[in-house]
Amino acid sequence: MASNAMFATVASLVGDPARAGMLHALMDGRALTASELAQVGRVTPQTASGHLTRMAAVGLLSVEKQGRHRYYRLASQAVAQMIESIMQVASGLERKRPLFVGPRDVALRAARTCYDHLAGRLGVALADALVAGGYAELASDAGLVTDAGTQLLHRMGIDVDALLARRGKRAPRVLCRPCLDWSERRPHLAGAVGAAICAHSFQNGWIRRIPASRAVAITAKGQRIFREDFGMHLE
Amino acid sequence: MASNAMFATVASLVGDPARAGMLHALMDGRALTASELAQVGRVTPQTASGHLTRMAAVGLLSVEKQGRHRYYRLASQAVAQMIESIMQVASGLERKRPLFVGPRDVALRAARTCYDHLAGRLGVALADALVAGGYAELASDAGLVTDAGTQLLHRMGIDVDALLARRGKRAPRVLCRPCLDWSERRPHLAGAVGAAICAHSFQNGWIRRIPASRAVAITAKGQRIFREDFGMHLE
DNA sequence: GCCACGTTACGGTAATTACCGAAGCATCAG
DNA sequence: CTGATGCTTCGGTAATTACCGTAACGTGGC
Repeated sequence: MASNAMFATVASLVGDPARAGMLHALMDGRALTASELAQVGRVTPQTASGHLTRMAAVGLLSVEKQGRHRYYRLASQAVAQMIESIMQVASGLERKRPLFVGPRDVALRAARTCYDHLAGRLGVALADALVAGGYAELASDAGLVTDAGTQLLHRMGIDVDALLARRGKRAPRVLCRPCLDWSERRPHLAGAVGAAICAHSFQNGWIRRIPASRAVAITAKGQRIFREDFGMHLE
Repeated sequence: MASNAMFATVASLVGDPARAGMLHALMDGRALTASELAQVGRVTPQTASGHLTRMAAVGLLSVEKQGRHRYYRLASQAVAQMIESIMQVASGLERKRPLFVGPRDVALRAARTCYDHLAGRLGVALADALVAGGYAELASDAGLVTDAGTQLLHRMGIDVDALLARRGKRAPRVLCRPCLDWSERRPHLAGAVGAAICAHSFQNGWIRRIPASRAVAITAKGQRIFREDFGMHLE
């Protein structure tokens, strides 16, 4: 394996606390400026710039110049999935701390985005409701959307057939990916279907971002739709 | 997120070249002794001991004393999946090297284990054959085994219902996980079903391990079964 | 043109940490 | 018991690297 060197390089890049913080912040799928990332990484802009340059150089991040700002984002879904799997391991090993829950965490645990799909109690509740309603089946390995689920999504305005066609996939039954929620420790919906639902929820004003955070807020309209149409139980 | 510290800790542990090599070697799912791991990590036993102790302390590895040997193995499937996802990113970023293929690589690329399932050309061919025969469906997100596939596996001696019951899962249709092969860059079969097929293949002498390697060899019996029963094309 | 701002490049410093040699424990063979 | 093997602990050394201060560069606003 010639890839051993690159393997270690990638992991060691992720392994620095400042960079880890930046990557963590980018997990909501948005692009952030170098200054913003410096802040979340708790380092000065100079230091952050070096980190960002290195990560972009190896291809973990992609850059987009816009005026005098530079927007950095995760380079690919694969990177997001990698970070997610590391978080998975890390949170699994963290059984000891009193696990202090700060006020910022409260909003995050309630509802947030995970790269391109919904997570937190909202994400888990959505997955639970779809499973309970016979719209989806989820195992630890994989998941799928049933015919009833396809119809439900279609009624909501999400055309899964078009979705799959656009992705060039040929999946007779609509497959989706389960993703273990680090705060709820239960699976939520990821993959193409999860991303579509999340995007649709933003577009239709069911949810909106809470500024300067990965957390999202559920609008009144969203409350109603999630409850009545999806059959979700939101406390 | 209180887990940020542990996140960076885990990643930085994986990020050291010596430790990365060891983890890489453990990806076949077997347990190796400290000396063997020192060898693959290209460090002296003292150094390796330190690395192994640290990785075991945070829970990446589990240890098993046996006489005067100490067998280390990956602590969980989550760890294996994390390493896999990092390999995925690393190999994706490695588009530049002449990608030298050594003699050892040849065997690895032909057939190997990936923690608990089959990979390499063998793994990909198996996945292809199952898909082509209508026994399975695979997308990038997820996969599933069809009823025909369940019956096929049952004929081969793999009871997927019992398999799922043992794992405490309730998946009406048998779901499985696709796993992008780093050498073939196409998906092969992972998850519970993939692990079961792999274990069954060893037990029934269809394949056997090539000593001191993650590579596996296909026996004559295996050749026949893979070709005739699974409809695989092995060159 | 000028200044403000975001970002990057360059220097030196400080801290971390991987590494090995030597020595100490445990286990097994004789 | 004695010697050999596998592994770990302990020191000291060397290399890496994160960090920031200072300074320079580019862009946008005036």
